[in-house]
Amino acid sequence: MAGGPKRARRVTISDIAERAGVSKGAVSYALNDRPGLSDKTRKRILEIADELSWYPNRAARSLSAARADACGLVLARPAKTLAIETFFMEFIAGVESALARHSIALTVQLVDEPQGEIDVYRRWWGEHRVDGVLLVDPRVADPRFAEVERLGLPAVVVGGPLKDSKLPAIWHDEALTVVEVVRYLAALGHERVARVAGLDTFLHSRARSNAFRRAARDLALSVRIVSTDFTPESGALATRQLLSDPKPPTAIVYDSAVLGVTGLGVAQQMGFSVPEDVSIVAWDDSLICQVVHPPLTTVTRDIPAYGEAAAIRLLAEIEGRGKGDVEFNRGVLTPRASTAPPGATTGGRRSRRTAARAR
Amino acid sequence: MAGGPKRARRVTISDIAERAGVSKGAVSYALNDRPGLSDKTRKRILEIADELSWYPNRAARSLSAARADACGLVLARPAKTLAIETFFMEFIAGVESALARHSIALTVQLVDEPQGEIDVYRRWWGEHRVDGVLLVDPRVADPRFAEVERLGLPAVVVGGPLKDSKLPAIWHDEALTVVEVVRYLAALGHERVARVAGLDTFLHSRARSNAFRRAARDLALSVRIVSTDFTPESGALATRQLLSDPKPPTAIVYDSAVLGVTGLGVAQQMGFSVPEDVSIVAWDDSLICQVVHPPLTTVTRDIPAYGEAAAIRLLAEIEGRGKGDVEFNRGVLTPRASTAPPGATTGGRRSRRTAARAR
DNA sequence: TCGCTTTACTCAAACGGTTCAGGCACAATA
DNA sequence: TATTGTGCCTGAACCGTTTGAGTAAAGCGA
Repeated sequence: MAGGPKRARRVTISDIAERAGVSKGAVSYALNDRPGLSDKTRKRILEIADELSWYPNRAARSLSAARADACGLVLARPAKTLAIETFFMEFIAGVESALARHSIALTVQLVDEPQGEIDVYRRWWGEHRVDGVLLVDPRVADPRFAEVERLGLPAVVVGGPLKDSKLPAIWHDEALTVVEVVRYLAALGHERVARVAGLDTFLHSRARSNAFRRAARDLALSVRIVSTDFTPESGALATRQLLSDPKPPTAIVYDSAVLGVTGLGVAQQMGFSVPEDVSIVAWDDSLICQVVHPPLTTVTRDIPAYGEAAAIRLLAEIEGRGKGDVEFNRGVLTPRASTAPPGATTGGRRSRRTAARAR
Repeated sequence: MAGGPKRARRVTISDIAERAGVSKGAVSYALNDRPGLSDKTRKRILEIADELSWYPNRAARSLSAARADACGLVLARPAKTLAIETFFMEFIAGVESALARHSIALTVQLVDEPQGEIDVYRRWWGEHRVDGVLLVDPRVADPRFAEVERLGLPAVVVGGPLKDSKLPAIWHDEALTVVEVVRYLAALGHERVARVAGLDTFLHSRARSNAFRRAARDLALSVRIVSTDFTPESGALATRQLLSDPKPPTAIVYDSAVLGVTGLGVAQQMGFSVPEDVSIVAWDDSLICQVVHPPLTTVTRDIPAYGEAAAIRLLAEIEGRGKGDVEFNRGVLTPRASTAPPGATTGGRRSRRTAARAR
C-alpha cells in the first residue's frame, strides 16, 4: 500500500471492549445474542458498538467460525448470450434477496469453458471463499456433480431431477408445462408443430424435447425439433429451416425469449404473418416478448422466486438440514397475440401467404 | 452444522510444512514467491502443496494481510429493468475477466433503494468484505460520493466526469458521440429530431440530453426531448407522445436498446414505417437490436472492455497507485436499416403514411 | 584462522474475532 | 454457618496465514 491514501485504523472488538470496560468475550456475546450477560451490560456494549459504527471483521469471524458467509455462482455460458438472456439477472436478483436477509454475500464468476468452472469450485472451496454453490445449467453426464461431491462442497443443482447424482436439486415439472402448451396449440387447430430447442446437452432442454415429442404424438400432430446453441444466429437458422419446408409448421415453440423474438423477426421477414401463418410461443417470458408485435405468447415462470427458493435450499444444505429435492411451481402459459388458429385472419389484415393460399 | 454431512478436515499450511519438513513460514515464502528459500526447497514445497491440492485459506490470509481480495458492485436499479438491460451483464463480464486474472472475487449485491446502497458500502467496508467498489449510474448531487470518501473506501465511479467529487472516474466523451449521431441524421436530411432520454438524474443521460439539444440547435434542427425511467412502458409512452404530434419527428434517438426496440414496436403499430416515416437510433447495441426488423442503427460501445478498464483502474486505486480519471473510447455509430433519409422508399414498399403524404 | 557477509531457514507475534473453562460475588438452601 | 448453585464476566487458546526478527551454517577475502 506504499504511497496509497492514508486510511484510518478501523475499529475492532478490542476498542469496543476497552470503551465499555469489559473483555473481548463479553462484546462477542453481546453481538451474537448469546446468554451470559446482564441486559444492562449487553445494551451498553451494543450502544457503544453502534456509536463507533463497528462491524465485526468477516475474515476474523470466518477464520474462527470456519464459515465464509458467502455463496458462489459460476456462469459458464458465453458472455454474449449471458447478457442477452434475462434469466440469469432475474435469477441472481432472487438469490440475492434470500442471501441478503442472512447477510450472506454472493460471489459471481464468469468462465469460458466447463473445466474452468470445476477449477473455480476447487479454488473457492480450498480457499474457504464460499460455503456452498449453486450449479446452473445441469447437463447430461455432468462432470461437476461428482467433483463437487468429492470435494464435499455443499451445492444445490438448479434443474433436474437428477438421475446420476445424489446432489439436492431444485426443479419443476417441465413435462406438464410442455403438455399444456402442446394441448393448447392442438386445441387451436394446429396439426404441424415444431420446437426450436436449446442445447441438447442441457437437461432441461432435453426434458422439454422429449415431453414435446411425446405430447405431440399423443395428439397425432406432426412434430419437428431443431436444436440450437441459444444464440440468435442459430435461432434464426432453425426458423428458416423450418419455414422453408414445403409443409412448414403452423406453430413453433422456442426454448427462450431470445430465440422466440429472433424467430418472429425471421418469420415476418420471410413473409409469414404471425399469428395467421405461424403461431409462436416462447419459453421464458421477458419484457422483450411483450414489446414486439405481435407480443409473444410465453411460458411464464417466476424466475426471481425460483432463485430465492434455490438460495434458501442452499442455505439449508450448508447448515446440514437439507432434505431432498425441492419441486418448484411449474411455468404456466401466458397467451398473447402471437398464437391463433392456423390461417385465422385478424383485424381485417391478411398476410401475403394467407392471401396466396386463399386464391 | 448439527446432523450435517461429515466433511474432511481441509489441509492447511502446517500440513504442507510438516510433510516438507520445513516451517510454516517457509511454505508461505514459497507460495508467495518471496526470496529466502533455495530453489530446491521451494520446488519441493510447491510440489507437495500441489499434490495435496492445498489452497491458502482466504480468511486467514485476509486477516493478516488486511485485504479481502474481493471487490464489490451494488446495482440499485429495479430488478426488472436490470434484467432486461444487457449493459450490466456485459459490464460484469468485463469486470470479472480483469479481476479473475488477479484471483480477486467479485461480490454483487442488488438493492431496492439508494439509501440501501450506502448501507451496503458501510457494512462491506466495516466487515473488510471488499477492498474497493465500483459505483455505477452516477447521479446529480449523488450522496454516495461523499460517503465513500468519508469511509476511505477505495472506489471508482463508472461515468462522469465528476464536478463535485475527487473520486476517480472512468468515462467517455458523450458529447462527441451525440454530435456524430445528430450530424448523421442531419446529413440524411432530417429536420425534426427527438430524443427519448433515460432518467434525468443520471449524469450520463443528462450529458447526452444537453449535447443533443446543443448539436441540434447548431444545425438548426427542431428538437424534442422526453424523459423516461428506462422501463419499456415509459418508452412506449414517450414514443406515442412524440408520434402523436401534428408534426412528428422524423428521427428518434433512444437512450437504451430496450427503449429503442420498444419504440420501434410502437411506431410500427401506429402505422409509421421505419425508416421511411421515422428513423430510429438506439444508444447501446445489443443482439436484440439486430434481430428486430428493421435492425436498429445503434451507438456501439465495447461494454465488456469498459468493465475491464474500470476494474483495472479500481485495482490501481486499491493499491494506492491511482492517477486521476480514465477516459475510455467513446461509442461509435453503427448504421443499420432503421435509419434513412426521411420519406425514403425502400425496396418498392411504401408505408401507409408515405403513401398518404404523397397523395 | 578470523571476522564479515550472505544464504536459508526457524520462531513467534500479530491479525480480530469465537468459545470454553474457570472465577468471583452473591443468593438460596441445608 | 457452611455448602451449593447461579449469574455474569474474564482470560486464554484457537482459527490459518503473513512477516519481521533471529540464527546457524556456509562462503569468502585477507
